[in-house]
Parts: sequence; C-alpha cells; structure tokens
Amino acid sequence: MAEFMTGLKRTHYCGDLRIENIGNEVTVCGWVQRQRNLGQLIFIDLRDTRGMVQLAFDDTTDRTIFDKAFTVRSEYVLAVKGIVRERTSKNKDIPTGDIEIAVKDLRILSKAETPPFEIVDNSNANEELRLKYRYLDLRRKDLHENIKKRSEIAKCARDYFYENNFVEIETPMMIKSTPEGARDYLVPSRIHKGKFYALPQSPQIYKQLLMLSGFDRYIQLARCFRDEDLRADRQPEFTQIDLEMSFVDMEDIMQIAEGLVKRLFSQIMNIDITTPLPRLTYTEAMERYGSDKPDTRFGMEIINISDCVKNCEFAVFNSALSEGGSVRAIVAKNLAAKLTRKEIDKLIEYSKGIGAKGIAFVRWIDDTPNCSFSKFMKQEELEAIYNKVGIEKGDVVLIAADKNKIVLPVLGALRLKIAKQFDLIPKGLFNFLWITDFPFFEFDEETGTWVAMHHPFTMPKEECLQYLDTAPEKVFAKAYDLVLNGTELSSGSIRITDYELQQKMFKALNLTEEEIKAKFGFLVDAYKYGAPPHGGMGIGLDRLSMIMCNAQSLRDVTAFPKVQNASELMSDCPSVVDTKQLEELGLKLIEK
RNA sequence: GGCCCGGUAGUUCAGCUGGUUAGAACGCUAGCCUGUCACGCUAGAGGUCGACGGUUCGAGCCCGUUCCGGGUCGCCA
Repeated sequence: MAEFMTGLKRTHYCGDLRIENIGNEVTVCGWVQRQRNLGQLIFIDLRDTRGMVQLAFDDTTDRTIFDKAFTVRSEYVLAVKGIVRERTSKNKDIPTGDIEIAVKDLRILSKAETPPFEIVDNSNANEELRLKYRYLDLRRKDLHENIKKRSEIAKCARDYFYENNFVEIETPMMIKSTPEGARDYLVPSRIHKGKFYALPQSPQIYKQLLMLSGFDRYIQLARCFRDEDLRADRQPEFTQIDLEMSFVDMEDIMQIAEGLVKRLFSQIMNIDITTPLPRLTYTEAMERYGSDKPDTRFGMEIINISDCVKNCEFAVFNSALSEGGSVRAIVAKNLAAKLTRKEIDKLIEYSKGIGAKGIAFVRWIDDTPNCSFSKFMKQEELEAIYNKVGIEKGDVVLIAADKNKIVLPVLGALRLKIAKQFDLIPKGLFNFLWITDFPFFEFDEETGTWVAMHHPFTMPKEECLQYLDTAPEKVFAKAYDLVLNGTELSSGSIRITDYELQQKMFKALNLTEEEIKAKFGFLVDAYKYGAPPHGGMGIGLDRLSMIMCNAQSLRDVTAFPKVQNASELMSDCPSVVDTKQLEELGLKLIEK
C-alpha cells in the first residue's frame, strides 16, 4: 500500500538545493534515480524536474526509516523530509553535489516495477521501445530538457508578440476541407451524415479574415495537420508560430520575424544573431546551392561550366545544352582519398535515384586528374573546366548535365550528402537566410499547365502584374521563406487584397467559377467589404525547437510524436472503432 | 508506392565458413559491506534469435514471404 503525503508539503525542488541551504529542514519529492546500499549506509539519488539530490541514511537515521530506505528501488516515487547538510565527500559533477539530505521522514508514495529501459541520460535504448513507453522516456534528462526548452521558446515568442501589440486569437480546428495542397485529415460529422470537417493545414484563411476584421496584428501558436508522409523534420501534426499583420509590406513582416529570432537566440541560447538577416533570391539559391532552403554553413557551391563544354564532343553534355539545360559541377575539396571510386559510384547511384541520368567526375589523387569523360574532351576543354572549378590535387569534381530542373537539385542534394557523410558542416553555427522572389508559377510537365507554387492568395510583385496573362514565367511572388541551417523554418507572403486581382489569380490557376465559389466563396465575398493590405508567415515551432535543442528529429522536441507511418506507438493510434460509432456517423468501411 | 538500413536475454550488443548446451556488459533477484555517487564483492534467475514458410542430416546464420522500426525519394499549394 502506497503512503500519502499527509503532513508533508514540498519546500524545495531536488535540483535547487545548494550549499546555502545547509541546516534547513526541507521537504522534497521525486523519483529514485538510484539506490546505493553500503550496508549500514544508504544513499538515494532523488530526481525531479529540476535536477537531482542525494538522500543519506546512516546510524543517525531512525531505524524504521532506514529499513524503509532499504526496500526502495529505482523509479519509486518518494516524499522526503530532512535536514540539508554538507557532504563529507563532494560530487563536483552535479550542481547539488556539495550537499545531501539527512532524512528524517520518508514516504514511499508509489512503488515502481523495473522499467523496460534504464532512465538515464544519453540512453542508447532502441527508439521504438522508448516511444512505446514515452512517459518514461520523457523522464530522461535530455528529452525532458528539450520539452522544457520548447516551452521557453514558445513563451519567449508570445512575450515578444504581445509586446509588439499582437493579439492572440484561436482559430477553429474543425474547418472546411479545401483539396488544394496537402491532404486533409477529415473528421466525419454525426449531425451532417456524409459530410466532413477538415483539420486545418494552417489557419491561413481565418487569419486573413481577422485582418479584414481589423485586428491589425494576430498571432497564434497554431496546431496544424497534414496527412502526408513523415520525415525526421515532418510530423503529421505540428505547431506554427502563426502571424499576420495589416497595413504592411514584405519588409515589415521580415523585420518583425528578425526581431523574434534575435530575441529567441539571445534570451534562450545567449547567442547574438546579426540582423538584418542575409537574403538570396530563389533563383540565386537554386543556382548556387541547388535548393530553395540552402545550408550555407559550408561551401561547395555549384559552378556552371556550360561555357567550357559548349563545343565539346561529349554527347551527354551536348544534348543537355541543346535542350536548354546546363552542365554544372561541385568540388569536394580534399576528399579524393575518401571518395574512392566505390564511394563515387554510390553517389552516382544516389543521384540516379533522384532523377539524374548519371554523374561525370574528375578525381585527382595521383599526378594528374583522372577524368571519367576525358576521351571525349580536348585537352584545352578539360583545362578550361579545371580552371573554372579550381580543382587542385586531392579534389573530386562531380558534374551533372541535364535540364536545370534536374541538374540543380541533384547537385544540391549531392552537396548535402557529401557534407553530412564527411562531416563538413561546422557545429554551433546558426545560419539564417531569407529566400525571396519565388516564381509565382511552376510549369507542370505532366499536365502541360502552369500551376501556382503558393496558395492562391499570394500577391505577385507589382512589377510582374503585367505578365500574369502573357508570360507566367516572369511573375514572381511577394513571398519569403526563412531558412535556418538548411531547414525551412517559415514561409510567408503578402496576400492579395484586391477583388479583381484575386479573380484573375483564380483564373490563372484554371479554377472555374463554380470551384471558386464552392471553395473560397466566403473568402472572396469578405474581400469585397474593405480589406487592408496584409501579409504574414508561419514559423515552425517544432523545427525551430529542434535546431535550438540540437536535436536530429522532431520526435526529440515533441512530447508525444508519431512515427514514420503516422501512428503513435504508445497509444497505438489510429485504431479501429466500433461499428456503432461508424453507424452513428453514417459511415461504412469498404472491404479491402 | 520505390530504394537503403536494422530486429538475438529486461536493455545494449557479440555470435567465425551453417555444426555440441546461443555468450558478454548493464539491469534484475538474493547475500555481504559506514561515505558512495557508473559504489564494491559473491551467487543466481533470465532466450518463441521479430513471424511464417523453404533449402539442409543440421539454420540465429542461406533463400522467399511478411510484420515492426529508422532514413530517404515520390508527396508535403
């Protein structure tokens, strides 16, 4: 039978006790980290959310208390009253290491079975197991601290926005499904059989309406849902620091966001982020890094060598150029020894997996560069390439030739892969970067049409409006992504507030009148009644926390995360439901 | 949906070319121990080798299927 706390009230957290507390009578509560039983002397490390303290039981301890301490096992929950005293031998490794508690009263509030894995820092227990017993894993210091840090980040963000006159407003979690973009999670309606709510992919439409309602500045720590496949940095439900501002243009919103990251990093990490943050246009980011979310912590930028090979005999290069593509290279400096032929082959295989037809390479390890396509090239052409990319002995050059749409992402992906594989990314850097001037449309090869790269409320740049009907490729968006260390942290835009322009956009996206009315009717109507210019962004709280915690996965900053197949291992959801529940909802499952 | 990696004691792992009774460390249980803090010492318990099927005289190991987990591509306006 467990004991009660009756008569005891916690006076201190375990982790807070210090040498100043010597002589104090204190009451602490927590979990048993470890019991060390030396026969006539017992030590117990007691752990709570703020740290650990040592309890001591010896010949001055009441005999019944001592005997009770004898039975205590790991993860038992205790309440303890005692006197703080100086240790005879101190432990320099923990903050409470100068003191211990000479125990006068001990209550075993809860016994514990042996946990399926040890609750220790740097646990190397299998993640699947830890996820199944997530509540135990969350006791572990590293994970526990991540979750607390995330809370600090959220609080800091709230404080910042409240100080800047933002109003926090909750938008609905059950909304109308709009089949653009990511797949919706659907919620069936009992009252309206055959109809469904959707969980929001973002509060986009509602926050825009709040601007029309005159709230001027809105924020929300908004839960968002997307029924797409997971990644280390993608969970099906996630949290955005979502904001929207009225009477502003891009610069104003970017400035507010920069103020936030500066504040967050200074307050929580004690790191000074220099603002304004650097910017790249989308086109430049793609040209130099092959990515719209470049990791600028290391070099290995993409070099265009089309000019060097424009008259060469190599069919692969020729056909790429004649189709309007390009020939480009990245240089892996000083990696020729590690990038063996076998390793290069692996990279080539990887490239093929993401769309490349092949990769040409130059590996310079002996006296002269070893070039995979030298027999097709004149010596002066080779030298032109070598000069252009600046190859030196010990380097490997990887070359892709194809349409730009292939060449750039492939080299971008190779650049990242090589950097990760050979540990080229410096630790402790936080490289923020704005990506601006996104193309408004993207040509879809399959359907042969131009499709919007953004949601249909994104404003084109004023100077591009003239091309909307005639030259879609010349239209750029008032959109801006915030990238941190190669992770897309945030995405935002200025919204269309003009009724005519919005209609034009819908048309440009090949939406029919009926579709517009069915999907966005209320929104379109709303903009008829006076809309301030406005825009905003959503900053991924999970991803931000992940980077600030130096975690490798969103699972490490999410209290109860989903695994790759979008299930939760602890509760085993999603699950089947009773036939009765389905009947109530008017649903019938189709046999597989 | 594709590709890659993994699954052996409670946990982390080892297990040779397919060959006797599948090992180690930690944890757990019991005993001893007055200054430990990864306490120490002694003894002990603990295995559906993810599952199913196949090859073989013989399978943890080889083959096939499948389940679970991770990474990634597609996907994520």
